[in-house]
Amino acid sequence: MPQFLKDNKKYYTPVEYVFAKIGGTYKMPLLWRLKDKTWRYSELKESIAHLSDRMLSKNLKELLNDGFINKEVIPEVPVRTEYSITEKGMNSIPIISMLRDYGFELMKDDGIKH
Amino acid sequence: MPQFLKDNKKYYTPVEYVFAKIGGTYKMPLLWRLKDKTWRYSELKESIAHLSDRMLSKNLKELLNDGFINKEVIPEVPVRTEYSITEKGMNSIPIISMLRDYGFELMKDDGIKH
DNA sequence: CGGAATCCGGAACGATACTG
DNA sequence: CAGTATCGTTCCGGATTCCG
Repeated sequence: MPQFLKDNKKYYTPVEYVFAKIGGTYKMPLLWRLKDKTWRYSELKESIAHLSDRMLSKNLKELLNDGFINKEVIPEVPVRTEYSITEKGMNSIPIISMLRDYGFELMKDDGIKH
Repeated sequence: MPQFLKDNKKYYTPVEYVFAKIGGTYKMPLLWRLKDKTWRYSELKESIAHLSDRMLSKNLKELLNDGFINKEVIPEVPVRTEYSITEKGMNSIPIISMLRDYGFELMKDDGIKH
């Protein structure tokens, strides 16, 4: 008894829908970086050390298809690709910010220094 | 190059730490239900139709160990078990509330009715 | 330089049966 | 009533290779 369907996938709660769109390990870190300026593919790659090409391109593509980011290919040699955030993407920033703050709070409670 | 370790697990961002504590499919729905009143195990089970005993007990145990909820066993026959939210758990409610609101917003953008 | 395609392992998750 | 044990499956993400 699903509450709603979207693209042949069942969702039971709105929170679940948020996770489907900007959840996972890398999407929020990517959006967080893109909120201030445009980034090149290689810059994003270097800024998240443990991130593989597979996961980076996969996550960028999904964020692009879901309207959270823009992609601009500049036909230089070699080619340059710039990623930027959309208005829809910017709407997610306060959410991520709140989750970050709450994360720091939980870490502090658990005696984790950062 | 992990940013920090906790219980032999690597975390790279505070958001990741939040997901480790109250992420997954069921923890937020459980906390959301417990915010208003105490619930019995069987009541929680019935209120989330697609939730198995295995996942319910597993998630309740983790929330208990992490201090988000309380458990009280009332030695009647048959035994009754009451779950309630802690102050630490209540701190997560505004986060969940914001995620819910944002989820409804995303759903509306995507033409999903609820 | 900026990806895509394929393969694969482990953890998460589900279904079912059983128990104090 | 409130779980636990066991087994099977799914899926996320890593490693590797290749391409315009």
